[in-house]
Amino acid sequence: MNLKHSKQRDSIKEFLEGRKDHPTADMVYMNVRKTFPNISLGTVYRNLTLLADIGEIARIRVGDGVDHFDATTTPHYHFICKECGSVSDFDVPDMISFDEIASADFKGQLEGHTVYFYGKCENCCKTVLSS
Amino acid sequence: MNLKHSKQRDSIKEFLEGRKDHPTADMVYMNVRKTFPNISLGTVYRNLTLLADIGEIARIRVGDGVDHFDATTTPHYHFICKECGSVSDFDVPDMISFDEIASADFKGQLEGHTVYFYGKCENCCKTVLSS
DNA sequence: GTGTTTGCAAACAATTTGCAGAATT
DNA sequence: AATTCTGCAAATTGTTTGCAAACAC
Repeated sequence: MNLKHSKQRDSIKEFLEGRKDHPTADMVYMNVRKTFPNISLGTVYRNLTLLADIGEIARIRVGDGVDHFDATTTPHYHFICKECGSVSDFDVPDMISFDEIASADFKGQLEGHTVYFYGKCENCCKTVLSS
Repeated sequence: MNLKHSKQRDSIKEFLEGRKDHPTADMVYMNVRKTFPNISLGTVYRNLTLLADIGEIARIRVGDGVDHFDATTTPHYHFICKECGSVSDFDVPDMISFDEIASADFKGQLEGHTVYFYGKCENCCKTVLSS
């Protein structure tokens, strides 16, 4: 089960690295298709799953029913706009002790946590008067 | 768009209220079928969505691709076992100031947050030696 | 050459929806 | 009587998989 090189996979990872908006498989497909017009959605899914499995990218499940992907694998939090559905990074200072506080009297084994902040993003706040 | 009474809906809500394990639509279906053998999965989905929309139950998206439902609508956190997939309530003391700390210099509008703790549940920790 | 990766299409799983009839008000 | 709700089946959406050919090592 050794990895072999593939231009398609490179292109997918490269695309993700150039974005900070956590694209879905479909967005990746749409964009990588500009470079590889014949790439199939199946290949995109396979590679996203593969890259996520080996830890080169992160799969984030925001709760909108679609998987999003992120080239940044270091732990950080996300903000989801209820209006436009956009997913952005959300910086929270001093949140590291979270697990320790929480696991105080937990009888299982706590491995980590995921936090999603939600509300209305900066852009959607501006656009209140339109429509 | 006025609500009308329905035995099926009552039964669904009643079932949820008697559980603390956050069942999926399918689990609800399986169980409510004991009382209403002819109920359809579509009806279960429709009522779960309706109840969630009017705020009588909560839909929780754990990230396993299946929606879970909870009769407890007051905000609380959840723990997801990576081993068996079970979803349980997770009590964390003093976590209220979370949003305020976080929203310090956020330019959008923060409405709330969701936290999922994950790891191995008490039960799965015990069962290490079997298999 | 062996084994991985691809494109394509078919398969899948979870959920939603259209419709005619049944139930509630 | 008017309207909502139900059961059923078909449709949709997001994702996975089987296969033969193409590609990487």
